[in-house]
Amino acid sequence: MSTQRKQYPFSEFEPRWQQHWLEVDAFRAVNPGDADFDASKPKYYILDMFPYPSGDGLHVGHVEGYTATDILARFHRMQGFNVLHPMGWDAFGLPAEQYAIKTGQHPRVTTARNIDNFRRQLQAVGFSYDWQREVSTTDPAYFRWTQWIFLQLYNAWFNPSSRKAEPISTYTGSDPDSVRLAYVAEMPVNWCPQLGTVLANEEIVDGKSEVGGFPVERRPLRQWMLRITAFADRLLEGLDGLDWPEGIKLLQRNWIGRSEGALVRFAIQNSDCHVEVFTTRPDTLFGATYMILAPEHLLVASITTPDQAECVEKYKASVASKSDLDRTELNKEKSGVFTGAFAINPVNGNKIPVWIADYVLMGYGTGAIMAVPAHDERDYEFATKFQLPILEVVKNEGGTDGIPPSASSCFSGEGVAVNSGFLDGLPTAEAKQKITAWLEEKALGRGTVNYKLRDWLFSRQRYWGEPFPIVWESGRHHALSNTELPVIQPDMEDFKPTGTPEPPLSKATDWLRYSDKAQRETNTMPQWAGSCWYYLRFCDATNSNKFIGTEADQYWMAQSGKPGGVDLYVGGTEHAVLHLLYARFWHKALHDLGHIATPEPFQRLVNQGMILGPDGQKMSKSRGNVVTPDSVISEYGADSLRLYEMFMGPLEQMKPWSMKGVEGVYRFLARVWRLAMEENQEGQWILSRDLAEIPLNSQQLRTAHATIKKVTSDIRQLAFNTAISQMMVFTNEFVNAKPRPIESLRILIPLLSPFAPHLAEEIWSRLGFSGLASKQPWPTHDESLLVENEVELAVQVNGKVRERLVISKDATKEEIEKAALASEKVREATAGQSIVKVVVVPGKLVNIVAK
RNA sequence: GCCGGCGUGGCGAAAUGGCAGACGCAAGGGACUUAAAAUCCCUUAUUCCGAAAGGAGUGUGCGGGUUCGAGUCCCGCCGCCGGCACCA
Repeated sequence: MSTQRKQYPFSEFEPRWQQHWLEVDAFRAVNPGDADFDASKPKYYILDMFPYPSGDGLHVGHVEGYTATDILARFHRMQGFNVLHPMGWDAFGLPAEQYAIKTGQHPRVTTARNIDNFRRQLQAVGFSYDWQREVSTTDPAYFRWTQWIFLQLYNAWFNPSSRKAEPISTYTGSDPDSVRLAYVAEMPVNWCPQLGTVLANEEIVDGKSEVGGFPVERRPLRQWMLRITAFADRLLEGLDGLDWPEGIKLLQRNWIGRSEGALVRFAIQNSDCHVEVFTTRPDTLFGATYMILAPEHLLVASITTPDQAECVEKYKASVASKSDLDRTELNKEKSGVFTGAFAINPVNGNKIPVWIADYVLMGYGTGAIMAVPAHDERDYEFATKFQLPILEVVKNEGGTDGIPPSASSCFSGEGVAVNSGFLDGLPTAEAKQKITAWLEEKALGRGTVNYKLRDWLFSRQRYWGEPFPIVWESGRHHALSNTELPVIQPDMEDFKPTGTPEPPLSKATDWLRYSDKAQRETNTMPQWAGSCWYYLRFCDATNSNKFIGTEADQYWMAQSGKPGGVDLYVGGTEHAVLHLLYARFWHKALHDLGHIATPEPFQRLVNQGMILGPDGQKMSKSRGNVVTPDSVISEYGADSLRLYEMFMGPLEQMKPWSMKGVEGVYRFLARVWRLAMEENQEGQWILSRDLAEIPLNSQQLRTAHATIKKVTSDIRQLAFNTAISQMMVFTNEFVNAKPRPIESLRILIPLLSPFAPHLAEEIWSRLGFSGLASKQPWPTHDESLLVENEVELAVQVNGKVRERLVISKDATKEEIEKAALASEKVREATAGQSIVKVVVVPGKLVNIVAK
């Protein structure tokens, strides 16, 4: 193929137009206050998930989402919108640091190199980004504001009565450090003794280090945390106003994992201790026949009886040594030991044994449960194994689901309370209310809400990330002032781990020393930090006084009046939970504190599907099925790459790559080229001599206007594949027309321009039309040209097509019915039967029901 | 296990409850050419009847249902893909 003659000279004109667009700054987004700002234009903010600039370069998967947004950006510009379509780099991260450790090159150097490569590749696809707004999370001019936002969180708390983040100054309690949105806690980190380093969760596969496959331990370390849990309800409620795929909303809801229930206090027999449990089924309290604490629970040591001490210690040790892998994979079988202690069931005074078991997690609820084996699968399994009593307290009344009511197996659904004293006879929902009220009255418990969502562990023991704007003095943390930002990592030659859980920055002794008394924080922020707010920075990328100017925020984020500021956000599903949740959290906090106008960052979200290799497998180096954009561009051109990625199928769908498919769209583009151009004797491309200034005939007019209509509505629905099909239909219609109306190109080229912008510009300028094709107003269609005088209807008898009928478009239902019944074929098909009913759908078909 | 998503020709796919398979790929045939490439034209879901023109039937994972009419809506299965995974 590469030796073949090119069907149109894309390699000559594609780089030329890319250069031209850059030179004239063709896709600049205009901010309010700029000289050429036009307030009458509506704004449209369309955002890609910015890439991590890896050493491997751009992937065809990136190009898919980026092409979709590029088409929409170009389309909206042509429709008169002021379009913000920016690009940047999420450039902090592990690969750069690991590469630095291996080669001794500073991550700044390799990162800059990778960014240059990514930028070159993106420009070679012809994306219409406003490059003036390019940002990199690793740029001190950028991360100074990431650090500034961290300080906003540090200096704020969540006021439960206003349900908002507020300045810490409004907090009246005694210990502000206990309520800050950014706080310090002892939390377990992933420590790998063999590698002598702390690992990020992403570096752990199946409980072992990704590199080397060594076991990983959890080890407590002082960590920065962000209080995202305070926003759990707001993050949940905020989803309702967003135009996101329901599946993604559900994923976030499940991740937040809100559940309503009650806290119940159980006294421990012969002890001052009491244990609090969380349950979603307080109505089953009468059925609690034993209790379980997580092995790590603080009370375990104090309540364990001497004769049980040894086996409790043994069990705790065995649990502690279990890797994450063991915990998930080997825990199918229930295990646990008796502590020797008994608790008192507050509702009936029964003495119930207290066990420890690792199926109870310290991290959820209170780390302790009341076990109701008759109505909980796990408790049932445990009770059966250890022969603990099972008491039925909920009757499965209806039996509608086919499960027979039974006391010998577990029933976890809702029903009617039995064996439950004053709850007897109440349906589950009422029983819950009554028992909760009873507990509250007796001060034995209260209704409460629990979440699966944990606070965000925000520090990393890494070099290549944002340093915290924090210093430590006599064991206390202090925020640096805004004027001390940015805090830049020291230049180090040795990025290697310290061999202890201390971060690499602890080795930079000069940098570490802030003053005689104070030392800098040596942790850095996780990679998520920079991506939590980059969409705000794009609105006002060069502002050196604020992270985003008020006017820019008002215009780009708030003008549409919807909760979310970004009009469309496109990216892969891999960010469905974490990135999108973290960004929403920061956004809400910044909103509460009065820094930005909107309550949500992203109004509409679309996930592009993964592109698989030609073999239908996920693309990977080891499989050798990776297709690179560069190779496609050099053989078929950027327009073919763009067009193929959009023609493959629906954007959201997973689909395999096919080079033959690329050739198909390449042939289509060549046909478009030949609508305008032909080769002369010398083999040069000249304007086609078939072109003429003649009007379109009625058939051509109909096709042209149908194409305008379909392409326009398909782009709006992100149905790019069918928009392209329609342009193929158009081209097939005109390619053989001789003479060929020049007008056909005046219509087609603007429509094609968002998809294949280089070819569009080239043809447009060769035809001598003025301006850039990408700056033309979007064509509009005339509905009246679409209607045909005569329409063909299908005539069905009992749902089967028997005849076709050509009839005037204005024919009445009665006329159509009459004509259909008059048909010979219909008479044959209905012979010997009586006609029961005739359904006429004007413009479509007639269905005759006969018996 | 739980929660999502998806099952349509040889392949990628299309189809506001209204003629299933648009558009493209692949395949086959033809035109042009000394030849090849490129280009252009035709055929192409499947079974049966027919020499042919043409005709009849069957088809959207499987089984039911609603409807004049179902790829599309409802119920129950099967399969594939993705996410979560003892969350009390």
